[in-house]
Amino acid sequence: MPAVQTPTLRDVADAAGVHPATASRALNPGTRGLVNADTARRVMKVAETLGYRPNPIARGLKTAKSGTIGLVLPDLTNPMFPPIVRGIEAILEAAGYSGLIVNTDNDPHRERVHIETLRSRQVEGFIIATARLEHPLLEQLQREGVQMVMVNRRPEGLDLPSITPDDAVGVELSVRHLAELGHRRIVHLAGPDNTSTGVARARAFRNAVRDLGLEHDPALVASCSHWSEEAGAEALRGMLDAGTDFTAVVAGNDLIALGCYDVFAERGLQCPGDVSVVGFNDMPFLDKLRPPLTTVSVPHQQIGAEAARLLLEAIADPSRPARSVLLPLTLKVRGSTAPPAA
Amino acid sequence: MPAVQTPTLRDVADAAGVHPATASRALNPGTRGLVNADTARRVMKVAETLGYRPNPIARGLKTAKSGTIGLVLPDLTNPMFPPIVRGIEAILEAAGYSGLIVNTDNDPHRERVHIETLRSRQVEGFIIATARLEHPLLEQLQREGVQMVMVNRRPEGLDLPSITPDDAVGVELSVRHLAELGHRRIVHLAGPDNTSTGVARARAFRNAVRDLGLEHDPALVASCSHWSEEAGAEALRGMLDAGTDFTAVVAGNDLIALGCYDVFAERGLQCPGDVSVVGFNDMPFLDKLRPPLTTVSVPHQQIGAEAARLLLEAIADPSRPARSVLLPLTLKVRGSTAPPAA
DNA sequence: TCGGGTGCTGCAATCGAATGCACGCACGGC
DNA sequence: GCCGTGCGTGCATTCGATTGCAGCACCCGA
Repeated sequence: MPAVQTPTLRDVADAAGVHPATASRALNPGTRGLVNADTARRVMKVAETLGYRPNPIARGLKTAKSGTIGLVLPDLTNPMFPPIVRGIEAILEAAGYSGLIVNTDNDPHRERVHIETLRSRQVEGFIIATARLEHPLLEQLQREGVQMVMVNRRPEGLDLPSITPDDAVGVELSVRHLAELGHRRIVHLAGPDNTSTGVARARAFRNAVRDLGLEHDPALVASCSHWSEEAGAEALRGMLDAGTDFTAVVAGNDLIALGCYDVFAERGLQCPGDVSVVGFNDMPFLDKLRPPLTTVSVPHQQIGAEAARLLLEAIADPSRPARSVLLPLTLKVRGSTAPPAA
Repeated sequence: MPAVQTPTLRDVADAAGVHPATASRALNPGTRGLVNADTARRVMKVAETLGYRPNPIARGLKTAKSGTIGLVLPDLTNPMFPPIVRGIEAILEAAGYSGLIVNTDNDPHRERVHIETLRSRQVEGFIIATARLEHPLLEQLQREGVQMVMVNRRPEGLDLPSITPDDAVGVELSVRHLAELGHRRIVHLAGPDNTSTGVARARAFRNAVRDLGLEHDPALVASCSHWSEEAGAEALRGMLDAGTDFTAVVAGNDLIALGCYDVFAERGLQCPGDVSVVGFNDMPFLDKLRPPLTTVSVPHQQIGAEAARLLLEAIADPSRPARSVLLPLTLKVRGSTAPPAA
């Protein structure tokens, strides 16, 4: 059993012939100035050759910092999130932090429990992607001075830093694209109206329709109960069953748009011949669909990276005021949109 | 600044009128028997009302256990991994553990650095999904007594516990399905031949072809350089350019199959009219493709869960011998397979 | 020559929980 | 009535790194 114990600060200090305290100071860039330059060099060299790695647990105990961040997601298997996570981790990693991921499945109870657990693990802050409009838990955290950054969604009434796509611009790009193709009666299958994103996109839709002088008819807007294919399909079926007349659909997100594809197949509708569809998010493999889905492309990785940066800033200087970022979007025109049938 | 410090073991002990040591014992199921049942109850009640949460950092310092596991993945944005991760986290969570995820991008250097970092964070074990065939790093870890479980891939020559889909069965299901449809000349676009999965599936393909009495021609097998659409497309183009004659393709995985779709579009081939294709993995949204992809369905979440269970077992009892699990697979027949054109 | 810096290093306490050891007390047996 | 036994509890140390404070040596100016 060779099992070479990883060297501790003591070992380094002994090998360098100094006191552990001195070794500690020499090894930490912030305090290195306190020790003689030669000594510092010597300690660092010894640490290097011994392969010394500070034990973050011990350090965390004293400094009350864990070097970890909590990532609170609804569901990692939603293809929107992995790129965000990668963006986050890229930044955290460079700063010596790690991210702890939890999935809430949008269940407030699970969310509460998970956040509690993460707090007991001494995370230094949260990146949260689950904001419902009502969010007492977040308010409470904020009151307790917990650092957090919202991604992708934004709670109302709370002054929290957030990184979100510019929903209004995205929706407007979609509507304008359809209007330019000649569509006049456009449906919006909105996201759940208890999510900030759902409401924001629906509002943007109404504005765009008005600004572009298209027909605006409340019957052309429906809310889906979830951000899912099933909910999207259900909403579209309701619309068709009600006999609503339209030639294009702006879906709240890509999954809702995929639900529309299912309904088209059920009802024998051609896309884009009979109906055009635009999604939102540009999740992977949409170009492989038939037809390839026209959608709003969101820079997910960049969103994650910005969020991580913001959080690290906030941790470094908690007094700095909250800042929010809206990221610009682009429309990816593919095969699911075409001029309406004459 | 109310900022109520979270209570420590001391606070609980004081409030309960006992020594911290007693409180510690009362609160830990393992040592609870050492203290008077009444005292234990009282301490637990006090802990409850104070909202006491043991600080895992402090505990970890003393016990050299961190309650964390390292998850080493090639790339979280590969849709295969999120379900695995969820399966893992479900089990870890129940056991009070958390998972720390890192992405290696299949870069041995990044992998080494990440594993090093995770070790310094005192993870108690690893779940690793990046096994190349050659894997000196894993050997070294094993020698050092680090607990680990492989998922989805399996290194050769190392006696490590692993959870993998039963590749041989999956490939055989695919080949048999095609054979039953009447295909005789079937191509295999294998995964990279430096991955255990790539080799295993290729071997299974050759066996299945032999067992079913189909034509076996070395020209019908090609290895892709990566598990990606581009590599799949490239391999198929090579096959077509060489003038090889075939009516069906068994792809090493779904992405490779998607690459085939791209080539079909380029070359004006109909699927499944001219060529049938079978994928492997059943990643999300394949049913939305045109045609929907026939593929081998892999229980990813279950793979993750099993891996986590195995690792926790190994941590609890390191002397237990390594155990590996092959999970059964099923074929999801969709629209990309049909009898060959007469 | 002596006082006051200054620069560097060591000492010791600390973070929060776990744990080996020892002590105290009650009780039972003789 | 005394001693042994054992249960329950407290004391003190430990994990590894950080940090306030003290001390030492040396230098400079007065």
